[in-house]
Amino acid sequence: MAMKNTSDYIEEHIKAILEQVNVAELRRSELASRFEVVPSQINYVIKTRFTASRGYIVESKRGGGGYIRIGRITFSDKHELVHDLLKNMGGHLSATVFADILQLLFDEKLMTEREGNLFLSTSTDEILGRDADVIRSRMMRQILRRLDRKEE
Amino acid sequence: MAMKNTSDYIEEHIKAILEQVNVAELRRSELASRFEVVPSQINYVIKTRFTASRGYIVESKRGGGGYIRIGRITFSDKHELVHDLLKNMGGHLSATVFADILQLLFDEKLMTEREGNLFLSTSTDEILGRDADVIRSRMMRQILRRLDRKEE
DNA sequence: GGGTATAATGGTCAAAGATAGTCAAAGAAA
DNA sequence: TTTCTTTGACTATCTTTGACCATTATACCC
Repeated sequence: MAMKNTSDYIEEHIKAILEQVNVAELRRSELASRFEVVPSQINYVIKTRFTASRGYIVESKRGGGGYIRIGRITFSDKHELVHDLLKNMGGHLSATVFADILQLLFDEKLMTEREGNLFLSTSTDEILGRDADVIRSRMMRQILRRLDRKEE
Repeated sequence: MAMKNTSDYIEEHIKAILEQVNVAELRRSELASRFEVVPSQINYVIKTRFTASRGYIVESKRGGGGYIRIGRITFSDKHELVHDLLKNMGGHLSATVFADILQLLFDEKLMTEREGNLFLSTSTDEILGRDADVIRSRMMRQILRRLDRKEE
């Protein structure tokens, strides 16, 4: 029988909540005191176990009435393709390759023509400036992650 | 459900009024005592949630019979909205104002929610880097030009 | 009627309070 | 040793509060 550490129990707890509701809304300090750990351990659990690549979305707010929300996403039918594109993309993307990927996304019906054109026209060297290639790569990664979510 | 702080409730209250009437006329002290907060919190709510970039106009008067009026900016048509946004946009756009404009475009049905979210997630400081404000401004100009063209 | 004090509003700003995030060091497990 | 977990000091962000300021209407005096 595998020995579980506290982080594992916290993970389990959050997952149990997520079986009841679509989005778990947590108070970091409350969770921390329930498990008798320091608050930052909650961040550790989230960072190591509720990552985007495992299909979770996390958002939070500080200050009075602050919270941490964790939601689950399901991947699109084209997950393989998207995953592949992500895997093979380097840290730089020329305008041409960027455009090619947009076209591919359109062909695969992951994106509308209008969406593709909007991104095409906002990702020129003119607009993005001197680090355009790097920015395009980061943008495309984000686009892909986003398109990979299944709509509900 | 959503854990809300007092400012959120005050915001909701004002928005509820704005669904009934075009211009909400408030008494700061009355609102404050209704929500049991100090009067200046009303200013805080207005300053953080009823900004011009979110499409609100606020005017007030001090002294006896003083008031705070909050109304929505209205445009005669989409073209005017776009034109107005273009006219008033400077060379820099914070992530916050950029997001506000996207929301406005969605509210005015010039953009789908999906399009808005795609741009939202690809326009962070993280992704755009050190000249993010400038790039966002150029991106938004391009978006607006494009949306304007496609209007029928 | 014209000043002037007073009361009734709203505005500003900075401090205090309430959350959450980061990072690196220490400790534990593999 | 290497990797994973736990802790805590420090930071960042958002909200709430209060002291002090500004403006306007009205009452009061001459």
